[in-house]
Amino acid sequence: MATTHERRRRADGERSRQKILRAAANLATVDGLEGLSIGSLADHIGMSKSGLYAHFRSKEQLQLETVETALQILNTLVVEPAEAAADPLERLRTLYDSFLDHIEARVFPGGCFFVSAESELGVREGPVKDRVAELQRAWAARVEEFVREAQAAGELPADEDPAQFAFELDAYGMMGNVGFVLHDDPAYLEHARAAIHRRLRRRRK
Amino acid sequence: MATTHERRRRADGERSRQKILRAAANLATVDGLEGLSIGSLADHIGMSKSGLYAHFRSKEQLQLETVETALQILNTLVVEPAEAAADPLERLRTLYDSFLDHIEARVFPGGCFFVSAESELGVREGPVKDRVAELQRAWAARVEEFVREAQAAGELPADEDPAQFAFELDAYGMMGNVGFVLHDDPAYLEHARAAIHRRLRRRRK
DNA sequence: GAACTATACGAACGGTCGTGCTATCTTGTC
DNA sequence: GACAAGATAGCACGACCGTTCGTATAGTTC
Repeated sequence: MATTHERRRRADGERSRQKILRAAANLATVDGLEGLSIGSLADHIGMSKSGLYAHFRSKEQLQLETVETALQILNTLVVEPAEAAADPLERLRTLYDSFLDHIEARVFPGGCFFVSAESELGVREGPVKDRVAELQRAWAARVEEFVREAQAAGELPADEDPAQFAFELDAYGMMGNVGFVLHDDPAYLEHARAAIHRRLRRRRK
Repeated sequence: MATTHERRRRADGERSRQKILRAAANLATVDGLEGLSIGSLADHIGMSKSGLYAHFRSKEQLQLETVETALQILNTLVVEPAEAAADPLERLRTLYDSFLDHIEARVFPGGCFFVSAESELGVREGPVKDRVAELQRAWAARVEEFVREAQAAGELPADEDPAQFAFELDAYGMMGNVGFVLHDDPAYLEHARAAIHRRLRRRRK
């Protein structure tokens, strides 16, 4: 049977992998996933280029694993707290509050990893772009589902189109992120919070 | 006196410059302003690398002139039609309609030039980033001014904060752009149009 | 047509890119 | 404590990067 022979990893190797990928996720929000270079990444964490490279089969593989690392961070910091919330509307509030908080806290130096990646890869081709696009769709679908649940619970107006509503919430978050990073000014995040909270007021209709 | 000796240009040189800068603006929305390479740009328009380079003192100079070229295109296609509109509210509608139209028409292959540039340069330093940030501020200030005028004319609710209102309009435009480019799906532009037109309804309060 | 010079080219510079190969450490297993 | 294998470093490769140079061509002015 052609089971792909997975080599087992040593503890120190796993530690290095994590360090590499975490640094890669950070640098990617500054220089882009494509602009990320193996050499500068190696310098940045004090490893040799070849030593670092040995962990991955190619730069594309590094990029793919970097995306997964960033996803994991987003899930831990933003999605999981939201899913722990009691009712549907509170889930939405927590989701975007956590999102904007993790930007303000500069978890990634260049703002939301996925906003950076989406803008950069928008018109490119290949598995990295495909994965990023897939994750964006999944995020939007989750928000839309939350909206639907909040409507079912009578917490949001039933006459709002959930996809449209989700689009607008995401728009506030993205604009807040880009403005904050570009001008280094939290006022943009405040605008985003204000817009989101206004839309997420309980049952106005 | 240390007047910088400005060389006068020949007609064919000016034609080449325009061709270079227009192509550069296009490529920059795909590969980014930094990812733009002199060599591939030269190939793309059938010139030699050195011949192309002779038009600019440095890559940074090329980037700066590329930004100005893109600005001129945006002004012609989006801003000027809006300023020709009769009343303030119509100015806003025309501004964003033209904006979304120029994205859908793929005037730039990677969507709005400035959304790309803002995302890419957000956390960088240097004159190119400074110029892009300045232009973003100017755009937002213009929108805010249009909102104020529409309020003064009684066409928009007077209790809306103009800066907040402008932020939200821009958010819809940006999200529409990124979604459209990433998924190659006009539905995102439709969401943006719907959101903008809903906010730009005449005098609801 | 002559003189001038903007324009364009080919070649080459030092550097960095992603990617291999090989040797030398280091860790975990028996 | 020997041994297999993973982890890391050193070195080299071809390609491309931005940039500079010398030189040939072609538009402009007299």
